[in-house]
Amino acid sequence: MKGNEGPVRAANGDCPSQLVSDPLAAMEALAATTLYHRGEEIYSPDDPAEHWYRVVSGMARKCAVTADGRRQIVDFLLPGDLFGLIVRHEHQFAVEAVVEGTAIARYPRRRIEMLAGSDPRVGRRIREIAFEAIARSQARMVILGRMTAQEKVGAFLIELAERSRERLADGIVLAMSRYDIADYLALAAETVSRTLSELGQSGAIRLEDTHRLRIVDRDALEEGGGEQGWRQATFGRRAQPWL
Amino acid sequence: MKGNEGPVRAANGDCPSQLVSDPLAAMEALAATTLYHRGEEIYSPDDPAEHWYRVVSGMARKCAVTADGRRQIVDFLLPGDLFGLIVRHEHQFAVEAVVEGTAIARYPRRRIEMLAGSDPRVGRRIREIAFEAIARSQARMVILGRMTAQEKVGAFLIELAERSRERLADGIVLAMSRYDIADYLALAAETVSRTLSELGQSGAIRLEDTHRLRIVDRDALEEGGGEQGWRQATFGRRAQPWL
DNA sequence: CGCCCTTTTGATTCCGGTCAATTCCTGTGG
DNA sequence: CCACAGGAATTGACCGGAATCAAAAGGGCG
Repeated sequence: MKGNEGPVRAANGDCPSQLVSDPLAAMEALAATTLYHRGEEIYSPDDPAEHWYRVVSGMARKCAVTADGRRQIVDFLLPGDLFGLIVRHEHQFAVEAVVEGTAIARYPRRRIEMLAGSDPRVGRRIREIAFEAIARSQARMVILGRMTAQEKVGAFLIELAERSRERLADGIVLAMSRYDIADYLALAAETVSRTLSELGQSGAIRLEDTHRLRIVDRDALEEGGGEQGWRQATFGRRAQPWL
Repeated sequence: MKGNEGPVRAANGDCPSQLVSDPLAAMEALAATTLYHRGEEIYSPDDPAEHWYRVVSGMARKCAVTADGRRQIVDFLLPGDLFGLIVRHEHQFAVEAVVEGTAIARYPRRRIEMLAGSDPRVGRRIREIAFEAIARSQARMVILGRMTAQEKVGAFLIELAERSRERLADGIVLAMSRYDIADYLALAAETVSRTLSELGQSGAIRLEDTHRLRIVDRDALEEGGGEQGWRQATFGRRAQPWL
């Protein structure tokens, strides 16, 4: 398992403009890949944080949980995504495999940092990846803070469609549970279920089965089934309108 | 105005462990500083994005606005914070001065990137800053997604106290309006006002005047006036418990 | 001094959460 | 291959926290 189905991507960022000769290829020599079971923890907040990670295949979730059980999924990690990029000694979140057999490559942080120090292209690429991750998470703040349930689910489906490699036409695979989607969007699982039903009813999407659907009317999704769109934070018909 | 009241910090990150001889000092030679009026735009999403920026003094807000008037402030930018770090050609957000006379240093992106390419320490420092920004915005997702109004306001006050340079004891200056706070926390301005009153009533804070307050019971703030605390995403009594 | 914007406080509404009850998968073992 | 068990998903009824609507009080700047 080499896991080079394309260049390394930002944690949930889309691909950079230049795809040729990824400078991070040199990182692969330092990688160790491990398989995880569904629900298995890849790292926890109190781990020493001596590695960076990359999803090779499958899917993972990065999340925080409160003592009273509230959970927030900060990110879904898809194949190609780098994660665990920190300078501190402790992670802030836990990362767990979402699907059975998720493959994760692990890179020793020190070695990568040395590599970045000696090869400016590696350093630059990592910076780009980090900048894209910042862009992505700030865009998610807008979704979490100011969107209705319908808009949240719509944005989620569009995001997933954009990011998924294994998408045929507009077919989307929802590998995660309704609970995961709920905690990603800061909703209740019941609300996610209801909203998906409503979007199906209104014809914005077609629900093939519980974990497969197809986007029929992308514009309706972006507008939350309702009206308006974004002025300042929006970019015409760009790939990821909230980015 | 040289603006070196300490090392450059991540956009809203706290200070790094090593404070001596900041590698970014070399950046200052390339800086141009401008003063902005209260409410004045520093950049807008459709600007060409050929610069990086740093707050020298005052305060700025990074925000998105919908066509129907909903606004989300993604970040308050304080003295020392770097912002506008992107690789794309367009910003995602608008940045505006919050206080009259806010001073912003502007660095040509190309030149800084060249500098980072030639001096690994600069590249590394920028990476650290970016990683801290990621940590900060992901921590904010938890606040936006899963906290009550009281918890949000409490977390905001603690964050501001931590980040503010000009804090005397536990005195905090709220330079921004209730509307700004509301849009930062994804609440209504009325809710912010109400919650501050309640926190004053309950003795968690003391309201000196409209834009000055003092934290009396920090623990009460962290717990939203109620009970529980965080398990996984929390770090004992660390400086910024949501980081 | 006075206008206007900001803030506070109160009354009411509503979206999404919570509680509850089926139904539907999926995987397991006979 | 089919029956069964247990979690996942859906759907409905009701509730509650924060938004919205409204109005009064406060404060800053001309």
